[in-house]
Amino acid sequence: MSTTTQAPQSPGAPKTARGARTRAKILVAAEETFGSLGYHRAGVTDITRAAGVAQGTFYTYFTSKEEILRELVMDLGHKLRAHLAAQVISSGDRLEAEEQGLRAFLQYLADHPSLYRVLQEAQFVDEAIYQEYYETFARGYTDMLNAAARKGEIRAGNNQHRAWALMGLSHFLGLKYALWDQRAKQGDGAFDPIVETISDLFRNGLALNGRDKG
Amino acid sequence: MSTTTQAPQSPGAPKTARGARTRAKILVAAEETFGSLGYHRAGVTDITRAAGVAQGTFYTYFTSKEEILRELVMDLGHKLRAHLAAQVISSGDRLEAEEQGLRAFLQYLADHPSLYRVLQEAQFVDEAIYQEYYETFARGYTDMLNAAARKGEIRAGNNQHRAWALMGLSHFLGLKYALWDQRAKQGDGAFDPIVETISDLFRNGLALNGRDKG
DNA sequence: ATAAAATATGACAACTGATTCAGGTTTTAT
DNA sequence: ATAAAACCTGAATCAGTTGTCATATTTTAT
Repeated sequence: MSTTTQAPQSPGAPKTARGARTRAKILVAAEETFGSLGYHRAGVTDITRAAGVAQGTFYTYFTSKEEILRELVMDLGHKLRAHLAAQVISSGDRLEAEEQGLRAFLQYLADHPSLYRVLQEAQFVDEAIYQEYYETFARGYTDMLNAAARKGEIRAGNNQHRAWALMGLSHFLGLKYALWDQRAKQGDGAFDPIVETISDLFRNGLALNGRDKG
Repeated sequence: MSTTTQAPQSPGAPKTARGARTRAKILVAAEETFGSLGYHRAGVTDITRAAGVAQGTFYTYFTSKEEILRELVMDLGHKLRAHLAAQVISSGDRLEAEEQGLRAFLQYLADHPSLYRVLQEAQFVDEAIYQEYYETFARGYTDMLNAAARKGEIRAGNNQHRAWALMGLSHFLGLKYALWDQRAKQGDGAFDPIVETISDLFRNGLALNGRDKG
């Protein structure tokens, strides 16, 4: 849960070690508080209480409740991206990368449930940042699929459509199996059956063509 | 935009034609208001103003702002389900049904953008009803896939996982292409390229196997 | 050591928005 | 036609929030 943000241009960036520490504490507290109570139910009071500072301190580093949400969204986005990238480098081809990526995403969500809530709720507080989050993600995803298509690892096709479809697929599987169905969270291979199902979809489709069956 | 709800057990069900009319007006106004402003930004005042009644009238038929959201979610769910079912009956097999279903979903979302917003926002107001909405949907979906598997129309596999994956896929494609990218909304075949991409995924997978390429 | 700068405090002003209520109006039933 | 029931009204209440500010404390620089 370390918070890795550098360049806050807000009211005043902290100019002291203490200030930086306090700002970070507030950011972490906000993530936890938004995560458990939700953006609207969470008051600035709740955040500062969780951070162990006075209400007024909040406004030394953030101009508003909305601003801290924006910063959190970007922060969490970076962390997730970094995590996925790290988990996927070992993949041989795109199909393997998709499998490892899905597994890594599900695991990350199970470990950081706040990510989901903060991000999804941001949608209704500041739609632009939500759109940007996913458009950015989709752009990178599309590029990777295009590269894979060029290499002959996947079929030709509209990779932008595919990118959105794949993001949605991961999103809902995460919602259901990483967040709602509690069990999982434990064993390392908890999400394997899901990954296998999707892997089969990617490798063989859904149709029962002339080929072998699952 | 007709509102087809029958059994309100709320404070008092309307006992007069006038009452029923007023209640319906409020429900429609709430859908529009939540849809355009969002649940939190929309005040009861906004709803009653849109409905052309006094604030107090709201509480003659609904106990709270939250309750009307719940009713809207169920209402919209029923309507969407009915629409999809109607658009899919003509399908020969499951694969065709998936294609027509996706197309119908995208079209419905483009025509009724409030559905999306109300439903998604409900998640943070009353998570239970959101879960129930999707769990119900997933149950029906899974059953259909199981039936299709028995008939040999699709490969064997975990159809619950598939159901969630497919819901997510539709959801995100809808978000991106039916709601964010405005153009579309016009022509009847506006979503055909998307459906084709997904159809190819279902029929051939993503991998470039020995088979022909897209 | 000490003045200046940075941080922290927490009470409070200013406001928002949901819900209530006492009383007026319309509809229904006789 | 008229009393009772249903419905409607909107000002007032009430709970809760965000963001401000004058003051106190801590840190930094000399």
